[in-house]
Amino acid sequence: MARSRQETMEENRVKLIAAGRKAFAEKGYAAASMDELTADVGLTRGALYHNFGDKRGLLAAVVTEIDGEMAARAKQIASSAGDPWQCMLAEGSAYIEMALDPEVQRIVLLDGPSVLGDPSKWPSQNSCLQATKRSVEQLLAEGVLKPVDAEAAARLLSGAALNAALWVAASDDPKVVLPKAIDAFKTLTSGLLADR
Amino acid sequence: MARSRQETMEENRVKLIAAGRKAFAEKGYAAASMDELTADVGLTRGALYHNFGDKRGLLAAVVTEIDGEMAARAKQIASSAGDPWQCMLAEGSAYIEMALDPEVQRIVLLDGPSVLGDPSKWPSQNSCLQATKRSVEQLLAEGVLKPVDAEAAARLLSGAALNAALWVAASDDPKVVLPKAIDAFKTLTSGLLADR
DNA sequence: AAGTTGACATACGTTCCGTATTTCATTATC
DNA sequence: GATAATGAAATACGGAACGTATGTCAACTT
Repeated sequence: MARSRQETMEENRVKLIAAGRKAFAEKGYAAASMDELTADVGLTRGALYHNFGDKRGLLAAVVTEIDGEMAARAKQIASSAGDPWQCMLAEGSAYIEMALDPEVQRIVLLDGPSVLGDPSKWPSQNSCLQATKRSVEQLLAEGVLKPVDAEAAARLLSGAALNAALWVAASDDPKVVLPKAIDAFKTLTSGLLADR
Repeated sequence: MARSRQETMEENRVKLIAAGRKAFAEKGYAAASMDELTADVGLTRGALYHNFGDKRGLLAAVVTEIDGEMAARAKQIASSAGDPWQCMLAEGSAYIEMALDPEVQRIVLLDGPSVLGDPSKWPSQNSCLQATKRSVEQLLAEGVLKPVDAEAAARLLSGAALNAALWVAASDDPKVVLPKAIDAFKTLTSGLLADR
Protein backbone atom coordinates (compact mmCIF):
# COMPACT_ATOMS: atom_id res chain seq x y z
CA MET A 1 0.00 0.00 0.00
CA ALA A 2 3.10 2.16 0.15
CA ARG A 3 2.42 4.65 2.91
CA SER A 4 4.71 7.56 2.32
CA ARG A 5 7.22 8.38 4.97
CA GLN A 6 5.81 11.82 5.72
CA GLU A 7 2.35 10.37 6.05
CA THR A 8 3.25 7.81 8.68
CA MET A 9 5.31 10.35 10.57
CA GLU A 10 2.42 12.77 10.66
CA GLU A 11 0.13 9.97 11.76
CA ASN A 12 2.51 9.10 14.58
CA ARG A 13 2.71 12.70 15.71
CA VAL A 14 -1.06 12.87 15.85
CA LYS A 15 -1.25 9.59 17.72
CA LEU A 16 1.34 10.67 20.27
CA ILE A 17 -0.31 14.01 20.89
CA ALA A 18 -3.66 12.32 21.37
CA ALA A 19 -2.11 9.84 23.79
CA GLY A 20 -0.44 12.74 25.56
CA ARG A 21 -3.73 14.56 26.04
CA LYS A 22 -5.23 11.48 27.57
CA ALA A 23 -2.33 10.52 29.83
CA PHE A 24 -1.57 14.08 30.99
CA ALA A 25 -5.22 14.73 31.72
CA GLU A 26 -5.80 11.49 33.58
CA LYS A 27 -2.57 11.12 35.54
CA GLY A 28 -1.06 14.57 35.47
CA TYR A 29 2.21 15.47 33.80
CA ALA A 30 4.58 14.10 36.43
CA ALA A 31 2.87 10.75 36.84
CA ALA A 32 2.40 10.12 33.14
CA SER A 33 4.79 7.41 31.98
CA MET A 34 6.21 7.88 28.53
CA ASP A 35 6.74 4.14 28.23
CA GLU A 36 3.06 3.43 28.77
CA LEU A 37 1.94 6.35 26.66
CA THR A 38 3.92 5.32 23.62
CA ALA A 39 3.08 1.64 24.00
CA ASP A 40 -0.62 2.55 24.03
CA VAL A 41 -0.34 3.71 20.44
CA GLY A 42 1.95 0.91 19.31
CA LEU A 43 5.20 2.84 19.44
CA THR A 44 8.20 3.21 21.74
CA ARG A 45 9.95 6.10 23.39
CA GLY A 46 12.21 6.28 20.35
CA ALA A 47 9.42 7.80 18.30
CA LEU A 48 8.59 10.25 21.03
CA TYR A 49 12.09 11.58 21.52
CA HIS A 50 12.62 11.79 17.80
CA ASN A 51 9.47 13.85 17.25
CA PHE A 52 9.26 16.02 20.35
CA GLY A 53 12.74 16.09 21.86
CA ASP A 54 11.64 15.31 25.36
CA LYS A 55 8.66 14.98 27.66
CA ARG A 56 8.24 18.74 27.89
CA GLY A 57 8.14 18.92 24.11
CA LEU A 58 5.13 16.66 24.02
CA LEU A 59 3.39 18.70 26.69
CA ALA A 60 4.08 21.87 24.72
CA ALA A 61 2.52 20.33 21.62
CA VAL A 62 -0.52 19.19 23.57
CA VAL A 63 -0.94 22.58 25.21
CA THR A 64 -0.67 24.34 21.87
CA GLU A 65 -3.39 22.14 20.44
CA ILE A 66 -5.81 22.65 23.32
CA ASP A 67 -5.09 26.35 23.47
CA GLY A 68 -5.86 26.66 19.78
CA GLU A 69 -9.13 24.82 20.17
CA MET A 70 -10.13 27.08 23.04
CA ALA A 71 -9.36 30.24 21.14
CA ALA A 72 -11.30 29.01 18.12
CA ARG A 73 -14.31 28.15 20.24
CA ALA A 74 -14.20 31.51 21.98
CA LYS A 75 -13.98 33.32 18.67
CA GLN A 76 -16.99 31.44 17.40
CA ILE A 77 -19.04 32.19 20.50
CA ALA A 78 -18.04 35.83 20.45
CA SER A 79 -18.99 36.20 16.80
CA SER A 80 -22.57 35.26 17.57
CA ALA A 81 -23.05 38.30 19.78
CA GLY A 82 -23.90 41.63 18.20
CA ASP A 83 -22.73 44.32 20.55
CA PRO A 84 -18.91 44.36 20.81
CA TRP A 85 -19.16 44.80 24.55
CA GLN A 86 -21.55 41.90 25.00
CA CYS A 87 -19.28 40.04 22.68
CA MET A 88 -16.40 40.42 25.08
CA LEU A 89 -18.44 39.40 28.08
CA ALA A 90 -19.52 36.30 26.21
CA GLU A 91 -15.92 35.55 25.42
CA GLY A 92 -14.98 35.76 29.09
CA SER A 93 -17.87 33.58 30.15
CA ALA A 94 -16.90 31.08 27.50
CA TYR A 95 -13.41 30.83 28.91
CA ILE A 96 -14.77 30.18 32.37
CA GLU A 97 -16.98 27.41 31.07
CA MET A 98 -14.32 25.84 28.90
CA ALA A 99 -11.92 25.82 31.81
CA LEU A 100 -14.32 23.56 33.66
CA ASP A 101 -13.17 20.74 31.42
CA PRO A 102 -10.83 18.57 33.53
CA GLU A 103 -8.51 18.18 30.56
CA VAL A 104 -8.13 21.93 30.20
CA GLN A 105 -7.64 22.40 33.91
CA ARG A 106 -5.08 19.74 34.53
CA ILE A 107 -3.03 20.31 31.37
CA VAL A 108 -3.34 23.98 30.54
CA LEU A 109 -4.02 25.64 33.88
CA LEU A 110 -2.17 23.51 36.40
CA ASP A 111 0.68 21.57 34.82
CA GLY A 112 1.24 23.90 31.87
CA PRO A 113 2.50 26.90 33.81
CA SER A 114 4.50 24.73 36.18
CA VAL A 115 6.38 22.89 33.44
CA LEU A 116 6.46 25.44 30.63
CA GLY A 117 6.50 28.64 32.65
CA ASP A 118 4.22 31.64 32.36
CA PRO A 119 1.73 31.40 29.47
CA SER A 120 2.93 34.63 27.93
CA LYS A 121 6.18 32.84 27.11
CA TRP A 122 4.63 29.74 25.56
CA PRO A 123 5.56 28.81 22.00
CA SER A 124 1.88 28.88 21.08
CA GLN A 125 1.96 32.51 22.23
CA ASN A 126 -1.21 31.54 24.05
CA SER A 127 -3.92 32.09 21.49
CA CYS A 128 -6.54 32.70 24.16
CA LEU A 129 -4.61 35.61 25.57
CA GLN A 130 -3.99 37.13 22.18
CA ALA A 131 -7.64 36.79 21.28
CA THR A 132 -8.83 38.72 24.31
CA LYS A 133 -6.09 41.27 23.76
CA ARG A 134 -7.43 41.92 20.27
CA SER A 135 -10.95 42.27 21.63
CA VAL A 136 -9.75 44.80 24.16
CA GLU A 137 -7.89 46.75 21.51
CA GLN A 138 -10.96 46.91 19.32
CA LEU A 139 -13.10 48.19 22.17
CA LEU A 140 -10.43 50.72 23.04
CA ALA A 141 -10.41 52.00 19.48
CA GLU A 142 -14.16 52.41 19.62
CA GLY A 143 -13.86 54.38 22.82
CA VAL A 144 -15.98 51.94 24.76
CA LEU A 145 -13.34 51.41 27.42
CA LYS A 146 -11.46 53.67 29.74
CA PRO A 147 -7.88 54.18 28.61
CA VAL A 148 -5.92 51.18 29.84
CA ASP A 149 -3.03 49.14 28.60
CA ALA A 150 -4.53 46.49 26.33
CA GLU A 151 -2.13 43.75 27.25
CA ALA A 152 -2.49 44.39 30.95
CA ALA A 153 -6.26 44.36 30.71
CA ALA A 154 -6.26 41.17 28.68
CA ARG A 155 -3.98 39.51 31.15
CA LEU A 156 -6.14 40.55 34.11
CA LEU A 157 -9.33 39.37 32.45
CA SER A 158 -7.80 36.10 31.43
CA GLY A 159 -6.35 35.49 34.85
CA ALA A 160 -9.61 36.29 36.57
CA ALA A 161 -11.64 34.06 34.29
CA LEU A 162 -9.39 31.02 34.33
CA ASN A 163 -8.79 31.29 38.03
CA ALA A 164 -12.49 31.54 38.65
CA ALA A 165 -12.96 28.34 36.70
CA LEU A 166 -10.49 26.52 38.90
CA TRP A 167 -12.43 27.68 41.92
CA VAL A 168 -15.75 26.65 40.45
CA ALA A 169 -14.45 23.22 39.51
CA ALA A 170 -12.97 22.65 42.95
CA SER A 171 -16.14 23.73 44.72
CA ASP A 172 -18.59 21.28 46.20
CA ASP A 173 -21.44 22.26 43.91
CA PRO A 174 -20.15 23.64 40.60
CA LYS A 175 -23.64 23.95 39.14
CA VAL A 176 -24.66 26.53 41.71
CA VAL A 177 -21.31 28.28 41.92
CA LEU A 178 -20.76 28.79 38.21
CA PRO A 179 -23.47 31.44 37.81
CA LYS A 180 -22.02 33.35 40.74
CA ALA A 181 -18.61 33.34 39.10
CA ILE A 182 -19.93 34.50 35.75
CA ASP A 183 -22.06 37.17 37.39
CA ALA A 184 -19.16 38.49 39.44
CA PHE A 185 -16.95 38.41 36.36
CA LYS A 186 -19.36 40.59 34.42
CA THR A 187 -19.69 43.00 37.31
CA LEU A 188 -15.95 43.25 37.71
CA THR A 189 -15.36 43.69 34.01
CA SER A 190 -17.72 46.66 33.92
CA GLY A 191 -14.94 48.58 35.63
CA LEU A 192 -13.27 48.88 32.26
CA LEU A 193 -16.28 50.63 30.71
CA ALA A 194 -15.82 54.30 29.98
CA ASP A 195 -18.06 56.65 31.93
CA ARG A 196 -20.93 57.68 29.77
CA MET B 1 23.25 20.26 77.50
CA ALA B 2 20.42 17.75 77.26
CA ARG B 3 18.56 18.80 74.19
CA SER B 4 14.99 17.72 74.63
CA ARG B 5 13.50 15.51 72.01
CA GLN B 6 10.77 17.93 71.03
CA GLU B 7 13.30 20.72 70.69
CA THR B 8 15.51 18.96 68.20
CA MET B 9 12.52 17.73 66.26
CA GLU B 10 11.18 21.26 65.97
CA GLU B 11 14.60 22.49 64.93
CA ASN B 12 14.81 19.87 62.24
CA ARG B 13 11.38 20.74 60.91
CA VAL B 14 12.40 24.36 60.66
CA LYS B 15 15.66 23.45 58.95
CA LEU B 16 13.91 21.21 56.43
CA ILE B 17 11.28 23.80 55.58
CA ALA B 18 13.97 26.44 55.10
CA ALA B 19 15.93 24.10 52.86
CA GLY B 20 12.73 23.31 50.98
CA ARG B 21 12.05 26.98 50.31
CA LYS B 22 15.50 27.38 48.90
CA ALA B 23 15.59 24.23 46.78
CA PHE B 24 12.04 24.54 45.45
CA ALA B 25 12.59 28.19 44.57
CA GLU B 26 15.91 27.63 42.87
CA LYS B 27 15.33 24.36 41.05
CA GLY B 28 11.58 23.99 40.98
CA TYR B 29 9.66 21.24 42.72
CA ALA B 30 10.32 18.45 40.23
CA ALA B 31 14.05 19.02 39.95
CA ALA B 32 14.65 19.44 43.67
CA SER B 33 16.44 16.39 45.03
CA MET B 34 15.42 15.30 48.49
CA ASP B 35 18.80 13.69 49.00
CA GLU B 36 20.63 16.94 48.38
CA LEU B 37 18.13 19.01 50.30
CA THR B 38 18.36 16.96 53.45
CA ALA B 39 22.13 16.61 53.24
CA ASP B 40 22.42 20.39 53.05
CA VAL B 41 21.07 20.66 56.59
CA GLY B 42 22.96 17.65 57.92
CA LEU B 43 20.10 15.17 57.79
CA THR B 44 18.92 12.34 55.54
CA ARG B 45 15.70 11.46 53.79
CA GLY B 46 14.72 9.53 56.90
CA ALA B 47 14.05 12.76 58.77
CA LEU B 48 12.11 14.18 55.86
CA TYR B 49 9.79 11.24 55.38
CA HIS B 50 9.25 10.92 59.09
CA ASN B 51 8.24 14.57 59.49
CA PHE B 52 6.39 15.31 56.29
CA GLY B 53 5.30 11.97 54.87
CA ASP B 54 6.54 12.61 51.37
CA LYS B 55 7.88 15.24 49.02
CA ARG B 56 4.45 16.80 48.60
CA GLY B 57 4.14 17.12 52.36
CA LEU B 58 7.22 19.29 52.49
CA LEU B 59 5.92 21.46 49.67
CA ALA B 60 2.62 21.87 51.49
CA ALA B 61 4.45 23.02 54.62
CA VAL B 62 6.55 25.46 52.63
CA VAL B 63 3.53 26.85 50.81
CA THR B 64 1.64 27.30 54.06
CA GLU B 65 4.51 29.28 55.50
CA ILE B 66 4.90 31.59 52.51
CA ASP B 67 1.16 32.06 52.19
CA GLY B 68 0.98 33.07 55.83
CA GLU B 69 3.75 35.60 55.42
CA MET B 70 2.04 37.10 52.37
CA ALA B 71 -1.29 37.45 54.13
CA ALA B 72 0.36 39.06 57.14
CA ARG B 73 2.19 41.54 54.95
CA ALA B 74 -0.96 42.39 53.03
CA LYS B 75 -2.88 42.93 56.23
CA GLN B 76 -0.21 45.27 57.49
CA ILE B 77 -0.16 47.28 54.28
CA ALA B 78 -3.92 47.47 54.15
CA SER B 79 -4.13 48.70 57.74
CA SER B 80 -2.08 51.77 56.88
CA ALA B 81 -4.71 53.04 54.45
CA GLY B 82 -7.65 55.01 55.78
CA ASP B 83 -10.48 54.61 53.34
CA PRO B 84 -11.72 50.98 53.23
CA TRP B 85 -11.89 51.15 49.48
CA GLN B 86 -8.35 52.48 49.10
CA CYS B 87 -7.41 49.86 51.62
CA MET B 88 -8.60 47.12 49.32
CA LEU B 89 -6.85 48.56 46.30
CA ALA B 90 -3.66 48.74 48.31
CA GLU B 91 -4.11 45.12 49.28
CA GLY B 92 -4.45 44.08 45.64
CA SER B 93 -1.43 46.08 44.60
CA ALA B 94 0.51 44.55 47.44
CA TYR B 95 -0.28 41.07 46.17
CA ILE B 96 0.93 41.97 42.72
CA GLU B 97 4.18 43.30 44.07
CA MET B 98 4.74 40.41 46.44
CA ALA B 99 4.14 37.95 43.63
CA LEU B 100 7.12 39.45 41.82
CA ASP B 101 9.34 37.61 44.27
CA PRO B 102 10.76 34.60 42.36
CA GLU B 103 10.28 32.44 45.43
CA VAL B 104 6.59 33.25 45.59
CA GLN B 105 6.14 32.74 41.89
CA ARG B 106 7.89 29.44 41.50
CA ILE B 107 6.59 27.84 44.70
CA VAL B 108 3.16 29.32 45.31
CA LEU B 109 1.94 30.30 41.86
CA LEU B 110 3.49 27.75 39.52
CA ASP B 111 4.38 24.52 41.31
CA GLY B 112 1.89 24.87 44.15
CA PRO B 113 -1.30 24.51 42.10
CA SER B 114 0.24 21.81 39.93
CA VAL B 115 1.29 19.59 42.82
CA LEU B 116 -1.27 20.45 45.50
CA GLY B 117 -4.25 21.30 43.33
CA ASP B 118 -6.40 24.41 43.36
CA PRO B 119 -5.48 26.85 46.17
CA SER B 120 -9.00 26.78 47.57
CA LYS B 121 -8.34 23.20 48.62
CA TRP B 122 -4.98 23.78 50.25
CA PRO B 123 -4.50 22.77 53.89
CA SER B 124 -3.50 26.34 54.68
CA GLN B 125 -6.91 27.34 53.36
CA ASN B 126 -4.95 29.97 51.47
CA SER B 127 -4.72 32.85 53.89
CA CYS B 128 -4.38 35.37 51.09
CA LEU B 129 -7.68 34.40 49.59
CA GLN B 130 -9.46 34.47 52.91
CA ALA B 131 -8.04 37.88 53.68
CA THR B 132 -9.35 39.45 50.50
CA LYS B 133 -12.65 37.68 51.00
CA ARG B 134 -13.00 39.34 54.40
CA SER B 135 -12.19 42.71 52.88
CA VAL B 136 -14.85 42.24 50.26
CA GLU B 137 -17.41 41.22 52.86
CA GLN B 138 -16.68 44.30 54.90
CA LEU B 139 -17.11 46.57 51.90
CA LEU B 140 -20.30 44.78 50.99
CA ALA B 141 -21.69 45.35 54.48
CA GLU B 142 -20.91 49.05 54.15
CA GLY B 143 -22.73 49.19 50.84
CA VAL B 144 -19.67 50.33 48.98
CA LEU B 145 -19.87 47.51 46.47
CA LYS B 146 -22.51 46.31 44.10
CA PRO B 147 -24.16 43.14 45.35
CA VAL B 148 -21.87 40.27 44.39
CA ASP B 149 -20.88 36.95 45.86
CA ALA B 150 -18.00 37.71 48.21
CA GLU B 151 -16.12 34.52 47.56
CA ALA B 152 -16.46 34.84 43.81
CA ALA B 153 -15.26 38.42 43.89
CA ALA B 154 -12.32 37.55 46.11
CA ARG B 155 -11.37 34.72 43.83
CA LEU B 156 -11.54 36.91 40.73
CA LEU B 157 -9.50 39.68 42.31
CA SER B 158 -6.91 37.26 43.60
CA GLY B 159 -6.65 35.51 40.27
CA ALA B 160 -6.32 38.75 38.38
CA ALA B 161 -3.67 40.12 40.70
CA LEU B 162 -1.48 37.05 40.93
CA ASN B 163 -1.77 36.34 37.24
CA ALA B 164 -0.83 39.90 36.46
CA ALA B 165 2.27 39.47 38.57
CA LEU B 166 3.31 36.44 36.55
CA TRP B 167 2.93 38.47 33.42
CA VAL B 168 4.91 41.39 34.81
CA ALA B 169 7.71 39.14 35.98
CA ALA B 170 7.91 37.36 32.63
CA SER B 171 7.97 40.59 30.68
CA ASP B 172 11.12 42.08 29.25
CA ASP B 173 11.00 45.20 31.37
CA PRO B 174 9.16 44.63 34.64
CA LYS B 175 9.89 48.11 35.93
CA VAL B 176 7.86 49.73 33.18
CA VAL B 177 5.16 47.08 33.02
CA LEU B 178 4.36 46.92 36.71
CA PRO B 179 2.67 50.35 36.84
CA LYS B 180 0.51 49.36 33.87
CA ALA B 181 -0.59 46.24 35.65
CA ILE B 182 -1.43 48.04 38.87
CA ASP B 183 -3.23 50.80 37.00
CA ALA B 184 -5.29 48.33 35.00
CA PHE B 185 -6.04 46.39 38.15
CA LYS B 186 -7.43 49.46 39.87
CA THR B 187 -9.50 50.36 36.83
CA LEU B 188 -10.88 46.86 36.58
CA THR B 189 -11.64 46.66 40.28
CA SER B 190 -13.73 49.82 40.09
CA GLY B 191 -16.34 47.68 38.40
CA LEU B 192 -17.30 46.39 41.80
CA LEU B 193 -18.08 49.88 43.11
CA ALA B 194 -21.75 50.62 43.65
CA ASP B 195 -23.20 53.32 41.45
CA ARG B 196 -23.32 56.53 43.31
C1' DA C 1 18.28 1.62 86.34
C1' DA C 2 16.19 -1.15 82.93
C1' DG C 3 12.74 -1.14 79.37
C1' DT C 4 10.38 1.23 75.83
C1' DT C 5 9.50 4.56 72.55
C1' DG C 6 10.34 6.91 68.42
C1' DA C 7 13.14 10.05 65.62
C1' DC C 8 16.32 9.42 62.35
C1' DA C 9 19.89 6.71 59.44
C1' DT C 10 20.84 3.19 56.10
C1' DA C 11 20.06 -0.13 52.54
C1' DC C 12 17.26 -1.59 48.85
C1' DG C 13 14.06 -2.12 44.96
C1' DT C 14 11.46 0.06 41.52
C1' DT C 15 10.55 3.34 38.19
C1' DC C 16 11.47 6.49 34.84
C1' DC C 17 13.87 9.74 31.89
C1' DG C 18 17.23 10.80 28.32
C1' DT C 19 21.09 9.25 25.29
C1' DA C 20 23.73 6.35 22.34
C1' DT C 21 23.69 2.83 19.15
C1' DT C 22 21.40 -0.07 15.86
C1' DT C 23 18.00 -1.47 12.41
C1' DC C 24 15.47 -1.30 8.41
C1' DA C 25 11.99 0.70 5.34
C1' DT C 26 11.73 4.46 2.17
C1' DT C 27 13.61 7.53 -0.92
C1' DA C 28 17.00 9.06 -4.13
C1' DT C 29 20.59 8.05 -7.60
C1' DC C 30 22.78 5.80 -11.53
C1' DG D 1 15.58 -1.68 -11.76
C1' DA D 2 19.47 -2.25 -8.50
C1' DT D 3 22.15 -0.03 -5.18
C1' DA D 4 23.36 3.52 -1.98
C1' DA D 5 21.91 6.90 1.43
C1' DT D 6 18.75 8.94 4.53
C1' DG D 7 16.33 9.17 8.69
C1' DA D 8 12.42 7.48 11.51
C1' DA D 9 11.86 4.44 14.99
C1' DA D 10 13.54 0.44 18.08
C1' DT D 11 16.53 -1.20 21.54
C1' DA D 12 19.97 -1.21 25.02
C1' DC D 13 22.07 1.34 28.72
C1' DG D 14 23.29 4.52 32.47
C1' DG D 15 21.96 7.31 36.12
C1' DA D 16 19.10 9.47 39.34
C1' DA D 17 15.27 9.91 42.31
C1' DC D 18 11.45 8.44 45.26
C1' DG D 19 9.40 5.67 48.79
C1' DT D 20 9.74 1.65 51.91
C1' DA D 21 11.56 -1.48 55.11
C1' DT D 22 14.70 -2.36 58.48
C1' DG D 23 18.12 -1.10 61.91
C1' DT D 24 19.97 1.89 65.72
C1' DC D 25 20.71 4.77 69.41
C1' DA D 26 19.44 8.63 72.27
C1' DA D 27 15.72 10.33 75.11
C1' DC D 28 11.73 9.53 78.00
C1' DT D 29 9.09 6.56 81.33
C1' DT D 30 8.22 3.98 85.57
